[in-house]
Amino acid sequence: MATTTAAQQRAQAKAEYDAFFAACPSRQLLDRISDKWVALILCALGSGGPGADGPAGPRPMRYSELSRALAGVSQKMLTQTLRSLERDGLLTRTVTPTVPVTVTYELTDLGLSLHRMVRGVKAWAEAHMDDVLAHRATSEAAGTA
Amino acid sequence: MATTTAAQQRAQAKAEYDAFFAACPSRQLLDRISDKWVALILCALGSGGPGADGPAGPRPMRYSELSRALAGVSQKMLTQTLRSLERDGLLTRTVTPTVPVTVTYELTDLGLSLHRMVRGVKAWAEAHMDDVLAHRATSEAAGTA
DNA sequence: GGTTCCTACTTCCCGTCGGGAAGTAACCCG
DNA sequence: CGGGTTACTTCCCGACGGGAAGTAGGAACC
Repeated sequence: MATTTAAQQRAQAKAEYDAFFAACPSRQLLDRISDKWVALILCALGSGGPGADGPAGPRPMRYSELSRALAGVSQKMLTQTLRSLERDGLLTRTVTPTVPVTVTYELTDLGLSLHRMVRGVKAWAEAHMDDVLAHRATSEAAGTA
Repeated sequence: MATTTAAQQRAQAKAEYDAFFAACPSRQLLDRISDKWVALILCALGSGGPGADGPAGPRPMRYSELSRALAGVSQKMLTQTLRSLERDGLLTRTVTPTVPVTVTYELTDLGLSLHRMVRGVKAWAEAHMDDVLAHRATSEAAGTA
């Protein structure tokens, strides 16, 4: 019998995804999810909008609601980012033909699993803001000499 | 005695950093660390280069070593990203005046703490690559109709 | 029946950012 | 004095993102 089946080869290939290689698809994926707006969208959808990071669970949000939550995002970027996240299966887009059409976005299980990672990064940024600001101040002072 | 000391006020202010606000400094910090090259540099320095994600500990790396590890990075971007990470106190830059000058970069404790977060995101990208590719394939097939 | 309003985009223009490649500084070797 | 090494820096240009205005399609008001 062959020592490597197709399934085994696939499993091995899967284990070999390495974002350090430029040509690896996981590099492109990392590039896509390493994005300010992606992080904020995931955080918003994954924790029930801004101001409720902790216990509030994930919930679907409307386009306009996301637009408000992610202060400063352009409509173009929001639409574009949401579409690419939908394409990658991280969230679902649902159009409800109400009076003015309503579009809701909701994280999939896959998106939810990434949300857990990204939330950590956002929390880190907020938690260590002071450390970073302090270091910038000292290094600027040192450079001023 | 006053019910709020200066330390308490600072702790409260710290708790109020919220990357959902456009003007919050943590938004800029999130933007900076939500970057492909930042993630890869942190992963490289935090886990002893590519191909050794797990047990291999953090270690200092030279500029040329990083350049090789992060396949596809331009020298300009590498220098620029390293400088901004240094400025933010995430890593240290050490110039050794050897024959050809040697520059080594090493994560600080702050950088190491972020590395733990970012490593999770990189690992997620590599682990869920198949799911994403599969979803892209099906959504493309659906859109072809 | 015309105007206004609503949501969720799409399009256009333009400034900024990133990639590629070539040039630079300092220093040793032959 | 030319060649080679490391670690950048500079220049050019194409691609990306922000801002603002335009679009569709129906309801509601006058």
